[in-house]
Amino acid sequence: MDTRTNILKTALELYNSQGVNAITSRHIAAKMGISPGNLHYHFRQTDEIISTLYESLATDFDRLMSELESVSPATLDTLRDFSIRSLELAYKYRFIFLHFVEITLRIPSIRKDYYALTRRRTTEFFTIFRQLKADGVFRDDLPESIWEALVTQIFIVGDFWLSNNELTGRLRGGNAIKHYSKIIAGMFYPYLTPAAQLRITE
Amino acid sequence: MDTRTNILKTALELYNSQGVNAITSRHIAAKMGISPGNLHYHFRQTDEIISTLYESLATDFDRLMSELESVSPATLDTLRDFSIRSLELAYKYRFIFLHFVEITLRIPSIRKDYYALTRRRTTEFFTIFRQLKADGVFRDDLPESIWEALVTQIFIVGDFWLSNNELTGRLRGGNAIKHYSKIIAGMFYPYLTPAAQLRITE
DNA sequence: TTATATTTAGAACAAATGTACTAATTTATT
DNA sequence: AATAAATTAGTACATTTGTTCTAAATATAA
Repeated sequence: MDTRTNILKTALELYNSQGVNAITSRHIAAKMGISPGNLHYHFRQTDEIISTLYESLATDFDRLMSELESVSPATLDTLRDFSIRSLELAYKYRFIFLHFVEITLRIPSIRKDYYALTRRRTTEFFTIFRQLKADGVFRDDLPESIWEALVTQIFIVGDFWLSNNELTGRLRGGNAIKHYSKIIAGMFYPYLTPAAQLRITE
Repeated sequence: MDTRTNILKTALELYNSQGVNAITSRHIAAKMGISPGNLHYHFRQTDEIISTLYESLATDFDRLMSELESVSPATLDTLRDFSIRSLELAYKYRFIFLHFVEITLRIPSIRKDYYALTRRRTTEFFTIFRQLKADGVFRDDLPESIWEALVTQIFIVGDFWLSNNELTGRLRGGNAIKHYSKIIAGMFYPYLTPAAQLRITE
């Protein structure tokens, strides 16, 4: 593996396990057995490592969203599949979510990028909701503001389930993903029509 | 005001506005116009400042919970009132929520304390839910697992609405509280009985 | 007033950190 | 094989940070 890729891989491991503020460029170099000089030859500034990792996450997430958009018509299964894949992706880059505010304070461009991503996700969710309402999966007797609130909830839970896990249960890997998948599935349940609810519980 | 109190007040201001990692004991001392030596006479370790501020938050929150428990029978208004007060309290100590994972990595005892608090809050919520179901406010046709999921949702949104705000809208003060109060109110809406829903929208 | 305790300022230290610089070494190109 | 380009190691430097220490100043008590 080339050094640059190896730096990114090692940095991701260390950031994920010890947090973005506890790890310095020297730690990464030491873990790899290379010199600090070498590391800074590949990344002049340490922040570039974080930016690059964030870009990987954003790219992977964009791909996930494209897949979601391409499925037509979307079903509840599509949505569930998407949420599980999202959780898996977030887990892979979990240090970003665990230290999101920290990171955006350190690298403001990440905040701007994330904000743009959020806006795209919002319209995407509304499209899917509209379709699922038409298909009799989601209730259509709820005021519009309730759906808006739901989208914000989804973003908060989607971005901070890892932090919640860190503060409370501290589940790892598959266990964490399984647990929070259920939370998210449960989150949608009251928005389903009685028919769709039945289809799930049986 | 005595110096110790003043240190806490200044620290809270600085942490809230610039983040817990950007602010050092020297910044706090400089802002107050006192020497670093003086600051460290009152707080031998900088972390003690953070711990003390966390304890203030926990104490205030405990008081809020006691008030909630004392109201009997609890109504939907009780719940709404409680959530608004919670948001106000969180806003006052927002640096803790914006840097929660960071802080618990730095001061592990805070995580333990928070975990205990969460467990108490959980049982409290279930008590209230049970009562509101009996009173015909909350639906009683939802599986138990859905209510469990709701409690986790409440914790995640309650703890990280400030982070979400920081990443997206960046509303300040009353505007932020007003906005996220609505989100939380909307969060409960699908769990209400049709009768209770009507009572709200009219 | 005198003695004692508390509070404060300011200097000092060690450790850590980001990053730049230089020289050596390895790899690629001709 | 000779030359040029790239990668790498190791050192060095300025800054920052948490914390300690000492002495001065201030407040309190007798």
